[in-house]
Amino acid sequence: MSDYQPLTRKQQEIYQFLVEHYQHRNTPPTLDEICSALGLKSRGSLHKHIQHLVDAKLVEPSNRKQRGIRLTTTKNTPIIKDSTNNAIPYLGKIAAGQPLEAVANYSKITIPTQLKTENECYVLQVTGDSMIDLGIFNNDWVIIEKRNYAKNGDIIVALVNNNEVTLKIIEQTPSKTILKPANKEMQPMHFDPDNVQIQGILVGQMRSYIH
Amino acid sequence: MSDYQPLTRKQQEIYQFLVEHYQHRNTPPTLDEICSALGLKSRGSLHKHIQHLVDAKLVEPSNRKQRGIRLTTTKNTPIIKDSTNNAIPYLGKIAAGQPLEAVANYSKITIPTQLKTENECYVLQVTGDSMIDLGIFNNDWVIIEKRNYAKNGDIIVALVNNNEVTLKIIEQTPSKTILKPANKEMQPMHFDPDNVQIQGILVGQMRSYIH
DNA sequence: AAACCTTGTTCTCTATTTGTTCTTGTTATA
DNA sequence: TATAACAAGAACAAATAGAGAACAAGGTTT
Repeated sequence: MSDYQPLTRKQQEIYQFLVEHYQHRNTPPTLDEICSALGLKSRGSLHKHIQHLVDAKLVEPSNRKQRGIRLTTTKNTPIIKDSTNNAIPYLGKIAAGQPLEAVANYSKITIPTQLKTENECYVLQVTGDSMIDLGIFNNDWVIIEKRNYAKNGDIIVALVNNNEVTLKIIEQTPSKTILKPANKEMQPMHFDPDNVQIQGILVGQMRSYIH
Repeated sequence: MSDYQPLTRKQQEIYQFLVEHYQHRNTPPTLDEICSALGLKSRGSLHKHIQHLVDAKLVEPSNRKQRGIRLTTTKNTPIIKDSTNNAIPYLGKIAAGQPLEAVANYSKITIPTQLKTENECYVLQVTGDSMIDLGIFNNDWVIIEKRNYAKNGDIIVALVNNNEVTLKIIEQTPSKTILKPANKEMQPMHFDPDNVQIQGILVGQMRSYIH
C-alpha cells in the first residue's frame, strides 16, 4: 500500500506536539510556533520533517495555506486522555447533509463527565423530530462517542448514501441495515449495508429551556 | 454545496469578538466599534474579514443595514471560550420528600454554559414519569434556576404541603395553584396557593445513555 | 424636504506573515 | 568512512492583513 518509513525521533517529537496542540487549540500552529515550542531556529529544517509526516500520511498536505499543518483525520489519531478536561468539539447540526469530517473549524463545549465516555466524543445539535418518542427533540444537543460499529438497538449517528448524517436506531443483518426512527409517524428505512457508515453512538443528551 | 474555507487567525479573532459581544450587548456592533476593540484602523480591511465570515455562513449578510453584523444562528451560537467556572451543586433526587434547603452537603457537577442562566442554579435528578410527554424521563438530570416565582406555563420545582418536592407545569390563579404533569395518564392537582412553594424553574435537562 | 452625519461597501496600494525551496555545515550511527 | 539525521539561514512566493480614499445607502437633525 505505502512504503512505511518509520518515523525518526525528531519526527515523532513533532508529531506528538501536533497531536497535543490539536487537543487544546482549534487552529493549527504555524511553522514558527512549532519552532519556538520545540526550540528550533529554522523553519526550513522543520519543514522537511513535516514533509516526512505528510509522506507518512499523518499530516495533511498543506498547500501553502497558512496554518495548514493539520493532522489527517479518521485514522488512529492517538487521543491523549485528560480526565480533567471535558471540553469536546461541537460539530454543528445533525442531518446537515455533510459528512462530519468536513467540519473545518469548531468550537468546544464543556459537558459533565457523566454525559461522556472515556473515548473520543463530540457534540451535535439535532434537527428534526425523528427521535421524539425517545425524548430527543428538535434543537436538543447529543453527545456522540466516535466509533464505526454498533450493536442492534443502539442509537447511532450514521452517514447515509455518503451525503446525509442522521440519528437513528440501528438494526443490522448480514444483508440489510435498517435505520429506525423513534417516531410513530415515521417509517424505518432499509439500506444496503455498504450505504450506511456508522460515525458514532449516542452517549448523552442535553436540552436548554432558556429562551 | 459549500466549500468550507477554514477561518484564518484574524477571522477567528473577529468571530470570537462577535460571539462575546452578542452575549453581553443586545445590539450588534458597528464596524468602527469592532475596529477600535481589536485595534484596527481601517473599516475597509475589517469588512473584508467580515465578508469571509458571511461566506462561511457564520454571520448574516447585512445588506447595508447599520449595525447589521449579526450572527447567523440565534440559539445555537457556538461558544468559543467556555472556560468559565460552571460547576453547580447537585442536590439529589427530586420528589425525595425533603425540602431542598435541608440538603446539607452536596457534590458539584460541571455543566455547559448553555444549560444554565446567569443566576444561581442547581441540579436535581428526576424520579418518576410525570414529565415524559415533554421529554423528561426517569433518571434525567434537570438544571433549575433558584427563584420563588414563575409565570403560568413554566416548568417549576415546587415544595408541596411542606413535605414533597416535585417537577410540574404551573398554572396560578388568585385562588388556586394547579400543578400539571406532562403525562397523559396523570391528572393535574389543585392546591391552595399557600401550600405550594416555588423553589425554582427549569432551565436545562440532561440524560446519560451510558450504562 | 433638505442638509448633515453615520456607517456599510468597494477599491487600490502596501506591509507582514508564513510556507517552500535551497545551500551549507554539523552531529550521530552503523 | 559512509550514510542518515539534523540544524541554520538565505531567498522567494503565496497567503494574509492593514491603511486609506472614495462612494452610497441609512439614519438623524434642522
